[in-house]
Amino acid sequence: MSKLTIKTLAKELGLSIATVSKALKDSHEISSETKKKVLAMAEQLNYVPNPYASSLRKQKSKTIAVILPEVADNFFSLAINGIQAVATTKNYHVLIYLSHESFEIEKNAVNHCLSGRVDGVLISVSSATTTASHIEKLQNENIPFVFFDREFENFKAPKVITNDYACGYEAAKLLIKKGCKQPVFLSTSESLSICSKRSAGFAAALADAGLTNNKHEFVIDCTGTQEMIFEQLQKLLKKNKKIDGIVASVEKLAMQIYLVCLEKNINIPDDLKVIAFSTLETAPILNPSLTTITQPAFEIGKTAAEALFTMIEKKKHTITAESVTVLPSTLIERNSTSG
Amino acid sequence: MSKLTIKTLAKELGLSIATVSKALKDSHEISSETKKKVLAMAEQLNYVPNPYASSLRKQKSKTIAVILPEVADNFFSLAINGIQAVATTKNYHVLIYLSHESFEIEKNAVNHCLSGRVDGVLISVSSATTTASHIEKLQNENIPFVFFDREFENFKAPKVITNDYACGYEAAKLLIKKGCKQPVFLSTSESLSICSKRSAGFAAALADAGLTNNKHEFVIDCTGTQEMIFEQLQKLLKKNKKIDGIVASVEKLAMQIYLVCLEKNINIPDDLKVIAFSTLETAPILNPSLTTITQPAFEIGKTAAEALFTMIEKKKHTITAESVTVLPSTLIERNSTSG
DNA sequence: CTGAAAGCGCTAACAT
DNA sequence: ATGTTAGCGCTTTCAG
Repeated sequence: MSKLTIKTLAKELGLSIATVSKALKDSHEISSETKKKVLAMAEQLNYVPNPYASSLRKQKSKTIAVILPEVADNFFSLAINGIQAVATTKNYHVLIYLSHESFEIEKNAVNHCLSGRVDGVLISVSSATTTASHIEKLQNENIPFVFFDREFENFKAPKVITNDYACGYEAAKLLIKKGCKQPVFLSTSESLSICSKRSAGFAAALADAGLTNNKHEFVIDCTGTQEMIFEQLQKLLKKNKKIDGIVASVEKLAMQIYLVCLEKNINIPDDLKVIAFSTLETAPILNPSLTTITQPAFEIGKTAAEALFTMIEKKKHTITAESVTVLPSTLIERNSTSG
Repeated sequence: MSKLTIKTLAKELGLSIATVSKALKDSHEISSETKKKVLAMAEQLNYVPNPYASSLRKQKSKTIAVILPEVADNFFSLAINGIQAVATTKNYHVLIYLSHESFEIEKNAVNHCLSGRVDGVLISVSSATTTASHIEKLQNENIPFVFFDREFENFKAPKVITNDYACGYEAAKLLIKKGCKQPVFLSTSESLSICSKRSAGFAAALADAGLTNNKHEFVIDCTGTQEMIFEQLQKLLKKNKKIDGIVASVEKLAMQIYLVCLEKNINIPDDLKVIAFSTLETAPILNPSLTTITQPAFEIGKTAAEALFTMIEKKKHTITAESVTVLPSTLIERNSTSG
């Protein structure tokens, strides 16, 4: 155990603990001579201050929390990279909570953040989250927080998101341009802001092209484990053979579409054109290469973290219209939509 | 700010803070009646104890640190899932430090763990790490830690790893069986335990097959950014057209091999057979599907975390031979090695 | 069964 | 320029 406290350090130096404390933080009221001595001794004994004592005293933790559904997902892991990059700059620590798309777990994580454990929170909500009551608690406790990617519409709070509606629209437009007559949008959860906005854009493009009158369902919810998604897709494509285009609202759906097509001998792009919202690095080397709408994941994380730190530093958490930052995604055409 | 402390809670209830504190932790020396009252009031006021005060007092943090090179990597993100799964069970928090393959950053992260900030550390070292002096400090301070995946050979410490040597051997054997005459092993850093063990196995298989006498270099170091790796590979395959098989020691190398082949019109598997150490989900849908040696990433994380918690709980960190757990990887043949 | 009080290690007034 | 001291909020003897 780190028995080495500021007290022993002080005794060793023949100084008071106050002097040592001040010297360690380079206070102006300490002579540069003693500062040197203190620093040298601290170095020599490998003194590391107890962060909890300091946090307790200063009522701040130098720690932020990131609450997100999943880390084994390209988008989120890149976002974490962005967050870490700025946290490191600020000498902050990053606590990670994974909700695994469970509302209960997410609520729990948020609750942990209510105790002063963290100075701020970055959150991307789970697909099971339909109420913001837990997040309101953060607000009530005056704990700074920023949504990134998956947010609550109509919830006044700082957020960093992408242009989901426009991208949904563009995706549909591309499929239509490529000749699709019955494109469908694969959602994971319509309660998820990103999904509903993407599908709304998708639907609008279909309407604009006059493709909504044939009464086929063009927004389909697809949830569960990878296996469950696989089966749902299998059924869908079996039942409705007229589907000739798919937009996958999230990365993991794209995977399953490819697997189903592989098994069912459905040719992409001849029989079915595919576009995925995804930051998959392997998109260009898939069979066939996958057309993606690529979100600026790292940038989203970075920007959200920066916003959070201005809130933490300014200590005033005023929420203005400008608190919503939209970083656009880019549509990259590849072979899954060619022809 | 969470002004609600145990003190206000006690006042509200007309009890002493000691009683309240004990009631909250369900101490046997409190009547069940008062316990109920306390719990109810705590619930009602939404009381959340200050973790730093508690940590300071109890000298334990209910937090573990995970130090690893990267989170945007399938292996590591799955390992984190495994770690989180057990941390959640134990009601522990997880602090994540990313070294980004930098020794300096890693050292820094380890240093942060020396202050009592965490009760234990899980570490997978960076490729730039060649000395264990920072890790020895953990040992000196008696802070429990466990290596996972990337460890130090000859360093006595608990570790959870995979059967790297055997897999390197199997990979080479498969390539040879498939007719390769000049297979090469692509390393990222021979100072990395996983790489050196995998390449050693690889070399052994070549020797056993009598393929080492043709003097070609069969272990090649390939480091840097994705772009740099791409260029190195391009040069390699241009210079040495006899190379007919490659084992990628890590996931991101496989990506670049595919991209180079795509550009250079090199046919996999006809011109070049490829095997990758990888947990890539997209391996089956790549063009061509990729033969992988898949590590039990989730299990490795989980097992390492479990080992760490037994150390934390037992408070004796005895290092025995059994402290090294080997979880075998599995070779999955796909089209990148067919023919 | 309940309460008083000491103190975890540090910081920040407030002396000196 | 250095030192004294009072807590931060909690746990934990030890008394009652």
